[in-house]
Amino acid sequence: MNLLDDLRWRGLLAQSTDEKALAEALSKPITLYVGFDPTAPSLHCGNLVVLLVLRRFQLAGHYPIALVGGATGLVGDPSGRNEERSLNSTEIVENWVSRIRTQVSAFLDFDAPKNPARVVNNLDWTSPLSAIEFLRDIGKHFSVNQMLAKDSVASRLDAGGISYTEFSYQVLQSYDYLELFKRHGCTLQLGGSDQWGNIVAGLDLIRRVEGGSGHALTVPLLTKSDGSKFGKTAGGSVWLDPEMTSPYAFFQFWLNSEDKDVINFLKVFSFLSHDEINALEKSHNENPGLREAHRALARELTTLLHGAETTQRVEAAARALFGQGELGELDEATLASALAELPRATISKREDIPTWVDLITAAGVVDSKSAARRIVKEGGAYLYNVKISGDDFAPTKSDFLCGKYAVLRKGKRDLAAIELI
RNA sequence: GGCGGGUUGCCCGAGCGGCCAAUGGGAGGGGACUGUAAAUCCCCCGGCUCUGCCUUCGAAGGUUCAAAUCCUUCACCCGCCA
Repeated sequence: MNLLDDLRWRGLLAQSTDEKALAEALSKPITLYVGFDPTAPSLHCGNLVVLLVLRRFQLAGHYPIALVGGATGLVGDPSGRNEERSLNSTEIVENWVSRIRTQVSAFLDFDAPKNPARVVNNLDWTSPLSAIEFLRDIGKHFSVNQMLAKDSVASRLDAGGISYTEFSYQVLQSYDYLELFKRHGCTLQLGGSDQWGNIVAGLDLIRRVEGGSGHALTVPLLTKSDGSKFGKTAGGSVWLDPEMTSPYAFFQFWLNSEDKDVINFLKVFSFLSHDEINALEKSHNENPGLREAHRALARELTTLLHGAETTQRVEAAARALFGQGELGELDEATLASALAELPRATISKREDIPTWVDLITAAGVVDSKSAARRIVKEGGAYLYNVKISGDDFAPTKSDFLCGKYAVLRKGKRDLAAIELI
């Protein structure tokens, strides 16, 4: 099965320019790129969809380029937004660029003997450009009529307006594609389906300036079965950065996918074969309670992002914390590694042990003491698996396993570790 | 530049001098039922040293015993006109 057929099977094809021509082009290795704008300190799991498609292309023998938008991130993409972005300072964007560069790199192979990956920053070719050059050499090729017709712009005009800055975004992105076409012979740009307009604008520019041609391919916007936005949890987005979303939380995010979504997610996010996914689908339908598909999904993605060792730790932690096993029976090393993944608070041995409310707040599981008190009042506060009551409840020294660790729980699955030092 | 409309808690959106920490919806949280699902039902949802106190209704001043609500100035957004 060829790459395009595989992508279609996984539901990863939204739009493409002449598909026959693209399939033909893909019979030989080509160079392709995807752009990521630094709009946050980290990519989130939604960005993973297209990033993993880029990886699929590399695995199929093509040359992948990941572009980090040091320039476009300073301007702001109007696509898919109904209001103007607030601009970030250059220092912030620079910092985010370097962090995202590292993240993206983890999914690509730079040492592949035949088709090594590349990471580029569009600031490299955009910043030397003068305003006059920009207007004369690039701007001249754009028709405002066409720019206005772009979905991203038209919808913003309806929704109240768009600044000249964001209006110009498509020109910058087009210029990127042109630049990569010239520098690296890049002939395919991938993106989310909201990027279609920007991508084809780039193709136009390549044709006008170079008389060349390239391809565009977009990936559908991932939706959940209930129509809600993918990738958000109570705590906000699920980030790739382990500082922002712990490996434990990352694993739990996938494990807690809804039944209706899990097979679809396996197709989109995993590199399992069709047979393996079909087998998981069968077992899932026969016994959803076992959640084999969920586990496979969580395991594969956590391994891909954080490595096999971390994944094992995280899984062991989940087993110990949720499972039937008694925490008290674990040896200190196992216990410590299980708890390593949890949000935590440390307290001094010398002082009195604070209340459950204070501890859970200190661990950052709730936003305020009021919220913590509310949890207690509502009966969602636990020490280990025992429900506690009363605002003034505090664990005692004997509640600490190995004289060191205690586990607090908020609701069904929010855990915190308390360490006595 | 002129005239008019707007800026309310995470989001949408009521309130238009006291009964306002502020109606309603969404999101979110806890409980029950389960499989660390979904659906459903009940409850909660600014903060704190919590029978009370403190800080919020774009910002800063002012009027008043009392202001999200009235006045002044400023900032930003939208519309119409130039």
